[in-house]
Amino acid sequence: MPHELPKAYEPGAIEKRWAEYWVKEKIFHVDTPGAAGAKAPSLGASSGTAEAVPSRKALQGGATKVVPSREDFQGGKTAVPSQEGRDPSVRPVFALLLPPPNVTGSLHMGHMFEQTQMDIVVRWHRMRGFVTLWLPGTDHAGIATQLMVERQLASEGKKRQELGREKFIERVWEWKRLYGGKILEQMKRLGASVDWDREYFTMDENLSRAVREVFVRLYEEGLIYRGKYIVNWCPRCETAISDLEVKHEEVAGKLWEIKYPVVGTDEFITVATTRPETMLGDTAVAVNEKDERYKHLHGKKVMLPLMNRAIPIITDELAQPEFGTGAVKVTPAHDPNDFQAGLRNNLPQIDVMDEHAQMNQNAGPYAGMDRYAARKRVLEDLRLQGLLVGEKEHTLALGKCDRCGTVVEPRLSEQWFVKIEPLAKVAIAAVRNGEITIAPENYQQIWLNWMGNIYDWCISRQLWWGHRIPAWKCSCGEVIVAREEPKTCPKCGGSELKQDTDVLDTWFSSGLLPFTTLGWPERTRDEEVFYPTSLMITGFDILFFWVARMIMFGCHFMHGHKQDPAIKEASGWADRKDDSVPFRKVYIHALVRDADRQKMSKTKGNVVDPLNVIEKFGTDATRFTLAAMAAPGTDIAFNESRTEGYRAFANKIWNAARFMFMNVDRIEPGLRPSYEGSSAGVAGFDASLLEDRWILSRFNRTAAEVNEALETYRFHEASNRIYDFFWGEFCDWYLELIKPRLAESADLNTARAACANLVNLFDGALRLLHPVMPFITEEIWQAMWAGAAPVKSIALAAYPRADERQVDLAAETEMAIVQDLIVSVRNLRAELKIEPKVKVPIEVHAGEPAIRKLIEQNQGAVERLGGVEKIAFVDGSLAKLAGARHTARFDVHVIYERKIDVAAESVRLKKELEKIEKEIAGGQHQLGNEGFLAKAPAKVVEGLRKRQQELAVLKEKTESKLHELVSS
RNA sequence: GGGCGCUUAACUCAGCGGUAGAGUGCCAUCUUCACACGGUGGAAGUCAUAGGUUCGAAUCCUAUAGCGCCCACCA
Repeated sequence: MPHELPKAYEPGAIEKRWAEYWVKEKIFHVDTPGAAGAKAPSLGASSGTAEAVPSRKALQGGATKVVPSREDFQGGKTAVPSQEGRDPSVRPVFALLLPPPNVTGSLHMGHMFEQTQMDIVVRWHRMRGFVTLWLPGTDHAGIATQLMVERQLASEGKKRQELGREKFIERVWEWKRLYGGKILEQMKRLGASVDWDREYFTMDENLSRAVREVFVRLYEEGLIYRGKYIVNWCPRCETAISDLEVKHEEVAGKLWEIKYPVVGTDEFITVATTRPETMLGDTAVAVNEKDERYKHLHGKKVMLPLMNRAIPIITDELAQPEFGTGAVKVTPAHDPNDFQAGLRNNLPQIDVMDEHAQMNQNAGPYAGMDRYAARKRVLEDLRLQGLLVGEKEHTLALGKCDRCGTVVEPRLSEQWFVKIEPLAKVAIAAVRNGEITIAPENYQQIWLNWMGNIYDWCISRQLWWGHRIPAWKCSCGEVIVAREEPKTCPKCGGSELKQDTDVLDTWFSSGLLPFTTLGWPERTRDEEVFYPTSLMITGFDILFFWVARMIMFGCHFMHGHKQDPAIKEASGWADRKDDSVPFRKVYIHALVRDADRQKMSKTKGNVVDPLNVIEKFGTDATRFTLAAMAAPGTDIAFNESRTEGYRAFANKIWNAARFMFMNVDRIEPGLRPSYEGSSAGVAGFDASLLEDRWILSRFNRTAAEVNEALETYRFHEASNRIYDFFWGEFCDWYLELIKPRLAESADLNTARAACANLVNLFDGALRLLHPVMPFITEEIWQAMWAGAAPVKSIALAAYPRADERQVDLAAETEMAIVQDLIVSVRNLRAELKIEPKVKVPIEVHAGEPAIRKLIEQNQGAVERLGGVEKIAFVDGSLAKLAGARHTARFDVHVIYERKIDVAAESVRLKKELEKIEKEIAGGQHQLGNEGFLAKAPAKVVEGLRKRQQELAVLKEKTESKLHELVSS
């Protein structure tokens, strides 16, 4: 059946079709190797072709050295672990956990960027024969989701309190059922190759059970405790939040100075504060012990203005003589520093605010006022009493709630905490010892620094949506922490037990995902096979929120875990000792910003919706853009114009395919690729002609470079290499070169052979490109196979690897000469302003007989691609002739009666001459430098000398041309 | 207050010790039977600034300036 393809690539329908196909056919589903009931290697089995999937044989490369090493090309180790002497039934495993998007979320560019990188890595591994698991799921996202539903209620004029806890939670579940799957649906459109059969939600019953198990164990180990401390309190969300959830913002504020009268004297002591309303809860004034100014006041008391309460003057390190007046008001219930000072000095804690940040009854006359109203009144009242003695401008870092932006209030409250130090210690060791590697490298140090300075983690949230804390309080006061609801109190036997109303921080449960998603606390085959996961790809923004917690929990709860040794070894982790870590490697990707480098955010309104971009240019082009810009370390500013360029690339691929099909349909309609599942080189390719030897060699070296780049997450390099190969070499040169062989006038056998080469090379190129552009490659690949593909999807075909035997450096050198000749002729034609249709005769002076032979052999190509009528070989140098060009290997002269704009041409020549002279001067300077001759590598010196010789000829030639031009 | 990153062609970015690169845009030219989302050719950069190290610096070091991030319980 002839292939009829539209002239321009139309991604929309094609991408949608394959996205659905992949899901429906479960292309990305993976059975756990060795699990009861698991179909053995399902991939190959499904097609009935044993070698359909990259096999062990393909991976090990047989007797010959197949994968080029760094010396061969540009360096590095090969990616696939060596399989020598190993059980051939054991395939390497690659497991990756998708950072679960919030159920409330919809896909933004950051997701797409992250998922594109993950998908490239995952598809690459899968194609290289790894048992590949990419595990998807969504996060219940406590605060975010609750907020969302609260807003929905608000629009109906309701409050969650009116509904009550149970009804509200039901409502959230309903919301989740309706909208929660949106982001996963969008992921399908991106082609994310996750195992949809394993999708989870963090509030699933099994995961919730695991959360309770973890909580109880940590409690029993003394690593979870309950206490009354200062926490960050969001008065809008009415919950405690962790330090990480507070975002600081520099604000121009004020520093007020207030006089407190010293009891029994007529002296005053002046304190400074940015939050005057908290003075209502002061329980002391602190001065530094060494501060001479206040020595005489030690042991005295001050009368707290407005409240008329006598409070002591204490000495404490809290007060630093250099700052302000050197005296500090101490409010243990409303400031973390003061809280600590309060504990040191046994001060009472007077809480003057409620959960809404309104003043409570402890605030006396100010009770019932909002904190800012109270502030205003306090200042007014102080001013009236003449006690407000200063008001200074002061910039301060105001803490705001990450979720809702409300100013956070430090608040004394009873919360649950995780004692972090013992967990952090182990996690730090795991990274220090290289059990987990963090890339790019500089993040490792950042992470370690941060881990060395963390505080205990407040894990309770006063929310309704989330994992409820498994603690119950008896009327007798006993607190029971248990996996399941206790019936009676073990202390008093009473049955009036009330469960703690708080829920856990969302990150508490997501920190467990690397093992809970694999079945923990049950001991499962999944866990044996896939834990530790191989890699974690995520953004810097959740390095501490999430990555740190996963490492701490993983190391703690999976302590002593052993990965199946055979699988571990086959997967290339034999050198790692510790199998408790949640992942072996962490790769921190850059952040996507808008075209102006601003962080994308809804409030700024600069969010680029990836689905719009996809709609315009196609998923493949969008993915390629992201991959091509994903240089490790630097943030990327997303720019649509790049995507436009890559849409053109997709179109180019499309049209190259049309060209191929056009020829196949005419010459040999039943032709299929020869590929049978081997990953090395190109199968069924007859490389006897120069262009064939050349493109085959280029393909293999490109494959080597791409693999190399992917190994170190240099996605931009990998995609650019493929781009250059496909467009710059395959399309621009190879296709042009083989056209005569495919022409209708050509010999049928020649045409058939050329067709076979084309098909086989194209097949390899598609496989090479597939991880970056999965849709267009699938479409063309399936069309090439016309239903007879050895596997169900190109995603299951083998990823190309360099075959050393197909690398032909001589062909590359020779081809470069031919190309140089053709380009030279084109240049000269342009200079001489020769009409494109006019064929011209040329003269060539070859430096050596071999060069002449080479050109003779490729005469047809030169004539066709250079617009040449006839080539005449001459003995003498042609360098000095007008309309000629000199190179290291040959001189070429285009014979044509010039019609040149003398003025313009002389300007051009002068400019060229200037450039040459400048380079000569530079070179001579270097060559005249003894230090250079002595210290620079011989290769560099030699190269420079050679270049100087060439330049000299070039200069002479240009000068004579210029002379001739002026004199004529 | 600490820490980090960026500054290369008009634009967006690679390169990170040995002759300045790509894509887009621009100019000229071509509708040649894969592709005008194309072909061919071309113009375009004191690689932020100032010092230093080196035979040699866009690349390493030190300052400076601009931009941007992250961390931080000095009232």
